[in-house]
Amino acid sequence: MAVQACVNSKMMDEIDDDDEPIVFKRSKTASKQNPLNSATKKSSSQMHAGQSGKQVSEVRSPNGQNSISQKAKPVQSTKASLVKSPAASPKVSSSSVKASPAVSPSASPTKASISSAKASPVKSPVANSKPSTSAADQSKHSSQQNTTSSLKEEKQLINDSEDSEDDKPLISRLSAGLSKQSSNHADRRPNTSGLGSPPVQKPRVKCEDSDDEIPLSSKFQLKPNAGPSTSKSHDFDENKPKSPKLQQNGSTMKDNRIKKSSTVLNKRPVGEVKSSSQSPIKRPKLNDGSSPIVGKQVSVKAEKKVNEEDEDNVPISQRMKKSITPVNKSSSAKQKVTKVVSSSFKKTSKKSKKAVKKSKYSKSSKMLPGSGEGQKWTTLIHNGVIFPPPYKPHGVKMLYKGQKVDLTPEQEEVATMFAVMLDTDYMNKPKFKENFMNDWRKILGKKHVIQRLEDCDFTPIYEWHQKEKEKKKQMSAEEKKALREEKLKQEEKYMSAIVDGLKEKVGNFRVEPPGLFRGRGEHPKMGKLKRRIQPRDITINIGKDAPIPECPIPGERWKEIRHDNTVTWLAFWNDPINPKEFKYVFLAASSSLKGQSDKEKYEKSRMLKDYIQGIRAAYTKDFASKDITRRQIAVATYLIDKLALRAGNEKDDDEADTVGCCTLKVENVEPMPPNILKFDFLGKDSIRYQNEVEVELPVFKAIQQFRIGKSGGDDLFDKLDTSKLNAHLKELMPGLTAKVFRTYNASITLDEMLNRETKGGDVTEKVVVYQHANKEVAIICNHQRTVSKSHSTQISRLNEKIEELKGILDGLRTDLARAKKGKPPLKGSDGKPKKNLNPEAWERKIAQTTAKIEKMERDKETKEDLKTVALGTSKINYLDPRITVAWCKRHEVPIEKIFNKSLLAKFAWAMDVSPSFRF
DNA sequence: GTCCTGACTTAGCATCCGCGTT
DNA sequence: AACGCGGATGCTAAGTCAGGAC
Repeated sequence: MAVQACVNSKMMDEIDDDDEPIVFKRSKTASKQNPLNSATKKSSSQMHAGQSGKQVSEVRSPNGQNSISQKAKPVQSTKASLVKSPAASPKVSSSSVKASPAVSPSASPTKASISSAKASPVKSPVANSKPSTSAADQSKHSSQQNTTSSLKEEKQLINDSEDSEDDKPLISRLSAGLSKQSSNHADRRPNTSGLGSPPVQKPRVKCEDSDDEIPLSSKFQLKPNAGPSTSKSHDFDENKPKSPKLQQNGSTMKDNRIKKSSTVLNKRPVGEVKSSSQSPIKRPKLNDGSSPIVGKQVSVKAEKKVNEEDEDNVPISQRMKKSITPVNKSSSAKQKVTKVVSSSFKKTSKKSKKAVKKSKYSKSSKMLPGSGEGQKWTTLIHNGVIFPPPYKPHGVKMLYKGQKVDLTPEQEEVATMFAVMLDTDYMNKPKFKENFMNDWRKILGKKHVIQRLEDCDFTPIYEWHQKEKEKKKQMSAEEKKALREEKLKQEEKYMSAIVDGLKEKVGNFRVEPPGLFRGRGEHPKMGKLKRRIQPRDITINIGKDAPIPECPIPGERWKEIRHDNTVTWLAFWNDPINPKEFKYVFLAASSSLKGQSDKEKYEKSRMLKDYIQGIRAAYTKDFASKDITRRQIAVATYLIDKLALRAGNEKDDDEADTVGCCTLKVENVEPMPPNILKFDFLGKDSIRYQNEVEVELPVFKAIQQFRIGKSGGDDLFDKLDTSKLNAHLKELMPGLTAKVFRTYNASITLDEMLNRETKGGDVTEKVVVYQHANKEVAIICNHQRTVSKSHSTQISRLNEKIEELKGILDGLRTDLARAKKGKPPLKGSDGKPKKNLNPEAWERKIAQTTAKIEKMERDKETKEDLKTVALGTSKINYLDPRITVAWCKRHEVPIEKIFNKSLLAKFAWAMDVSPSFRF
């Protein structure tokens, strides 16, 4: 093994010699120099902004602030990294070699024998968390629970509308509803998406529930060139005329934020959000057998409906506002029933599916050498992973009941993990402390003098740690550099892998060090001890002929060696906090493997553009379906499309109580007549989503009806889960899943805003336009960040400066007036006489100072505006980089103004896009 | 159809680092 | 040199979704 390792690292070293940025390696065209700098000049037809009828009522911020604005908030780099996943053990590869017999099923800190002593934020049990099944059923119980009376009313409403209208032609119903809506709320655009959405008024070709045999995907496909293999056509699509549809948007976020909720929001509020009751009980599986969800669907005729030009590509959120136009708007039918080979998308096996994924959407994504069915690589060489250094005891004694305590190194290590977190918010979380104490107690032993956390004083360790940090900070530049180099030397060989002969960066080659679990929100496992990972926990995946990495810890061996070329991970171990989940080591975001799938992701969402009209028409029709499952699917899809909600998988009880679309609870969506829905829930990462949205009347009524007979903690969509939803979506477009809508809406919003709002000016002004669009997307996706601790100081500092400048300005004006009268200037505040200037000179000074003040005001506004908005996440994950690259080329903006080094590397595949590219 | 597993993407926060200002 | 700040990078938690077993 040692020999092998030698060989191995030697190989790596040789390759290391090339100094070239690894990044652009497989990119045919990308050159080291930024191709964009010499941007192709091309006049861009700038579109004019109408109004961006969009409204995102944004939410959050730890301190309740809620703000937005533009200013570049930069971007984070992405690292492919370890990730967890459920499951016990990744599929066994036939060729796996047991390198070591040891398979210690992670001795994870077991079930906390938590005594209930401490107050812990346990989910409040919902009295009645069983979702009742049918509306009919529910009416029986209508007297229970808080929501009852309002629900009764709602039911009434529903009965009126739904039952009575069910038989009417959809169009008549909808248009009626809508016109009402429009007259009442013509200019009301509460949030993200503004108003009532258009699908409604799309002309319907036919509404029979008939053509079931036709794959839905083909029914919706409109454009002749759309389809699974459309990447090409998309690419050539670049020049197609852009429809004028966008022009009605243009209002700024600010203007639009009409309905911004007045509540001040907190990120991860403790217990103040209605997500809570989010029932402790796992949601029973649906299925009342009432209706097949996927089988028979959409009764929309295969022909695509018209109106192609108008709104299809407008994010629904934007379209909302224009809404309410006559149903018969153009009918320049561009119908075409291109039958999509949806079968080709059906997975026959995992492997073949992977293969499909590889090749299906992207024209230029070359197959990896040797890649066949599901194959991700042919040869794979790497050096495994690097472990954190063993614990070095510091010997600083903590106090228990005022007395110093002796701890073994192991006990001290865990005590130190806690001590260094003394200044974090976790100290205010009883659950954190409880979980910590339970795990620490196991290490202390039953008889240990330390029994109660309350009697512990960790400050000596905390202070020691602070001093260490300080020392590190105080080191000279040389010392720091030396240290860095030393580290680099140790890590170098782990930093890259050779995939099919090409050197690629590894994303996370460092094994996670032990620590206390920092779950987000009210995670039930926060504070638990994340034990140290050993080589015997780690499974390595590597090419058959590659040398097996040497185990860096003497006397230890890897758990297992695999040679599975259908996956991209290089190593994994079981997550000690949740042993059935894994932590993976992947290649970095800049690798071609990642780049390829990134590109495929965007190609897929571009494909949605060609289907979106049909999809919207279909779900609009189903808002009033008699089949409740279908109705729920329709409404859920609408919300996902309009609000960019996440799908919302089921969660276990040992995870934070957060929701997505399918898992929304009754209490998370409050209908406010006539047609406003008020959302309030904790989403991914326990980020609060709060929004008031005006929706189409049928949606509003459907939501009211879904709530009937349920209590707050019950599932709003009780007939639905993500697999049903996605199965349905796949019928509409090959490969379509809920998350594609997020990417689609994000990217199309960027594309449209950039093209609408770029109006010449210098580079700085154009960058501002970009940031504005970026911000809009971040708001749509609800990407938030906590307000920095120093935010308020920064603002007040700016205010002071502004005031000071204003004082100066006043003085200058006086001087000007005096100069005009031929008098000398007054003495300065320091008592010294000022230079005697002519009026023009004073005027120039005034202009300069005014400009300075204005700039500072702008900076302040921007800072305030973006304090809770995270721009980076969308840039990294949702915005097709080709939009940005093409825009930069068109407008001669150096790409570096928009993408940092990491993003340039990550998006190497997008750099050679034509300037005329449109999403 | 449901549950579970496995693999991968998406996410916010922490920390590092470099630069301009004092 | 110290300081403050913001951007870049690192870290790892928390999602999504496909596919297989039952």
